[in-house]
This record gives sequence, C-alpha cells and structure tokens, in this order.
Amino acid sequence: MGRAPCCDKANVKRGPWSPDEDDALRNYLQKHGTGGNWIALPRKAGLKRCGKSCRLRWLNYLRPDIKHGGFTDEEDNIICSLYNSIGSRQVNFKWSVIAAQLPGRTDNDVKNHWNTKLKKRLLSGKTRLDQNSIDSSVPVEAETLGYLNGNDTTSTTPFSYMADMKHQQNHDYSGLVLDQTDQFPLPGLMDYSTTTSNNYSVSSSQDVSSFFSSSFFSLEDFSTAWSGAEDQRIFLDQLDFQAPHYLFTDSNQMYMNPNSNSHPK
DNA sequence: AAAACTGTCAACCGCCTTGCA
DNA sequence: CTGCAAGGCGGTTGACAGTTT
Repeated sequence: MGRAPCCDKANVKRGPWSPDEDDALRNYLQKHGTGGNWIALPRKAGLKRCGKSCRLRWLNYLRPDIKHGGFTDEEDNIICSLYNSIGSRQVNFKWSVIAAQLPGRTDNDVKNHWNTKLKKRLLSGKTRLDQNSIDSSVPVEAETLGYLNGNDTTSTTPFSYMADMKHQQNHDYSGLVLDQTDQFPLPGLMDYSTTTSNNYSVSSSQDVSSFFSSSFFSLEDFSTAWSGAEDQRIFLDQLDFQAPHYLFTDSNQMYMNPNSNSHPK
C-alpha cells in the first residue's frame, strides 16, 4: 500500500507554467500570502495546480528576490568551498544551506549548477591542485581546485574544491545561520596553501563535525575559535577517515594530534 | 540544411521531517 | 505516544535550446 498522493493527479495541470498562471499565483501570494497552507492555495488562487507545484514555482522562480542568470566566479567559489566544508555525504547535507549563503539563489539553482557545471568541471580535471591548470579568472587565493588523495595515494578521485582561507576571509559570512541540526557550515575551514605533495592526510568531515558540535565551538565564540584554527591549517576530507590532525581534550579543547603522520607544515 | 548530440534548468517524484490533534 | 497532513528536500526526469557533425 503506497502513500496517498498529495493531490488528485488526474485533475491537476502539470508541466511548464504559463504567464497567466504565474500572474495568478504571484497576485494571490502578494495579496494573501500562503496562509500557511500550500495545499489549499491553488484552489483559492484559481489554479489547477498541485500545492507543491505552486510552492516550488514561487520559491524557485517567482519570488521577487530571485536572481536569474549565470553564476559568478565568486558564487562558484562559495558553492564549492561550502560543498566541501559541509560534505555531501554528511547526513545533514543540504543544498539549501549552501543556497542560503548566496542571496537570490535557490537550492534548486545551486544543485543544478553543481550537477551540470561545477561537478563536471571537477571531474574533467580542469580543476586540480596543479597550479598550472588553474582558471586564472579565479582570485589567486582561491586557486585551490584540485585532486587530493586520501589514504589511496594512487587514486585519482577528484577531491573537492578547497578554498584558501585568505580568499574566504574576503567574504562576509556574518549572515551565516545555523541549520536545523545546529551544524555550522564553516566557510573556509581549510587551507592547503603550503602543501606541495599529493600525499595528503587530512582531517575528516567527522572531525569537523565533532569540532562543530563540541562546546569548544559555539556560535558565540566562533570568531575566537576560528582565529585559532586559522593558524593551524585544518583540512577537510570527503574521502576516507584518517588519523585526524586535531583532537579534543576532555574539556573539548582542540590540540594537534601527534599521531597524524603528515601534518601540514 | 538537417540530424544527432549535448547542456541546461524547470518541474516532478517520493521519501523524510515536522507540527499538531 | 501515535497517526496524519503538510512542508521540505535531494534526486531525477524531460523538454527545449544550442552546438556539432
């Protein structure tokens, strides 16, 4: 027995929205708002659409603050670095968290852009840590696209984009908000800058998660914690768990892991 | 010029989460 | 605590536009 559909599919229009439908939805929402009920909205607005479809159309297209058009290099950098810092394999990964850092962009926009452009660019090898093949349009400090290896030093698995702290610091992240799980999407919690070999040992996403969730790292002392981490080059990893560079004391103070065999210098 | 191929992105699907009775 | 309805989200699809052959 399957789940009941959210609307009567047979009596609902599907496919691309017409200008008239857009107008009807826009006018209704500007006058009445959602009323806290998207399901009932299409009937009230005189639309033969599913409520979910109306919601999506509004959020992804009709909202007045939506930014249409191509993504800038700076937006690309932000997406890539946040994708890396949050880690797509994290349970709490959300495109909306990334989109929230890009005014006027929706999660659908960001997801599409990642899937159609950024991911392919990465996989094509155009974006490598190899400094010779870096897109010169990207600020020097962000010339950090690359392949990095985790445990497997022979692997060519493309490592996520990593952005230099200095570049990240040029952005204003003061508007960052905690997501529903109180995870903080750490912008630029990564610094490859002095690394010259592909044999990286990096701290894992789990490490960073524990960093976030520790009492040591609270929103209030974010700037303090971060200024400390800044000098200590924390690496994020989306590949395999390895001996972390940083550990935590019982009192959740972070310290260098003496067993980490390849600390960034 | 036309067919085949490729890229883009709006929209849909269905699962999971949340809020409420 | 439980069940249901609605919201939210990531993954995927498919139509269309642009490019290549």
